[in-house]
Amino acid sequence: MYDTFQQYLDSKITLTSDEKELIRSVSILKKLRKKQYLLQEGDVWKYHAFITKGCMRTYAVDDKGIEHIIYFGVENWWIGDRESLLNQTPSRLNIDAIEDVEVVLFTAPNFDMLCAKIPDFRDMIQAIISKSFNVNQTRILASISKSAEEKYLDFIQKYADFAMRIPQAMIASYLGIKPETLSRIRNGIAKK
Amino acid sequence: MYDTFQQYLDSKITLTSDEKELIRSVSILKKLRKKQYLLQEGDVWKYHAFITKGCMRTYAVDDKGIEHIIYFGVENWWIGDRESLLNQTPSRLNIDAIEDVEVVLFTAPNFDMLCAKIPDFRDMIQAIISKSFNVNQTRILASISKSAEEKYLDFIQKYADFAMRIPQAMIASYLGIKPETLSRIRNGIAKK
DNA sequence: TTTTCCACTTGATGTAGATCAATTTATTTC
DNA sequence: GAAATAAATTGATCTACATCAAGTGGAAAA
Repeated sequence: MYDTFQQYLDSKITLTSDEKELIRSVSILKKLRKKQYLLQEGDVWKYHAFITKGCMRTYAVDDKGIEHIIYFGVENWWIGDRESLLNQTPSRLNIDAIEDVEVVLFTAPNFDMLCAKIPDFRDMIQAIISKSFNVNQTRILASISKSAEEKYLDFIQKYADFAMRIPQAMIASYLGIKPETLSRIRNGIAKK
Repeated sequence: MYDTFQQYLDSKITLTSDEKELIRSVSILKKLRKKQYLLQEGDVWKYHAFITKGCMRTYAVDDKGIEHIIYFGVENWWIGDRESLLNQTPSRLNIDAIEDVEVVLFTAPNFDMLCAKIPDFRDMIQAIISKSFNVNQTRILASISKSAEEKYLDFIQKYADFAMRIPQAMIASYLGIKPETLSRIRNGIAKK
């Protein structure tokens, strides 16, 4: 189960066996059943988390009780709430498992230690954050400039590898539309 | 004109006079008239930029020729295109001056040198990036969960210090709505 | 001053997507 | 494998926002 993470590391950076062992020694393995929470609103998030198996979602619940999905995450993705972690404030987000899930966790102090001791590790993380920043920016642009259908087509193209694993109601939530609307959009696309 | 940037630095971190001098020595001052570009689509962005005076916008132009404003920036804000800078690829964005503007520029190599030599400087930049990441995330959530009126009210509250300096048509673009709609929203709010 | 030009408003109408309600189709669960 | 539960579709109607078109007011230009 740690193996998936090790393979991920090997694909990104070259590490000595001491470094590998150091990383492994501070990792925490965790399994979650479908629908279980990794983070609940109000709790303070303490980790950096990497998904080795399964599919998760990060979402906020509004004052009407409606869930709004901000991110999905699958194998080889990092997830968490950077804001809560950084400021050590109660999170406004929930993270739970859409499928049975396995994750590798690192506490913030251990993670920072790894970044300090292994420059390549830090650079890898920096690169991921930068990329993630750009993805968010692109999504903001899409949100102010594209129709629901365009956003859906972008989504299934960009996330073709896991889009079919996600219930449509959740994709609709992520896109900011209603499940009925997504159903009609799909119907429209199919007829073309 | 550099003074505003120096005051900003002093408010954030403590530097030796050598460090201050080092930073100053690699800074580039630039003035722009209203409507002039700092970055044009297709060009590769080479700098880190800090606004010391005036107001700017970052926007993309879609295939119908419509401008979509992604960010505004005023005094004491950093601006640029991290994606283009990081990958050294042609930018998909434009940055221009909404008012006459003064900026402080740092080339990427010089900026990285400053980050390497002055850890506090690097930490300051990291903190800004983290904060900016969180702001983007909050904006994504708003885009999928809030009405146009709510987004407008959020905007004028969050950016109360400069919102009135920005033409309404540009605020509308930033919010992803039409100027006519924003006008009606404002009218509705005023009548309450 | 008068002309020109934007920024903004207002009205009439159109449309994408929401809402509500009823089925149908898949998945779980026992 | 039937019953129960959840996910997705479909139809009718409603609403927020867009579009198109005129008109107003205020600042810059001449």
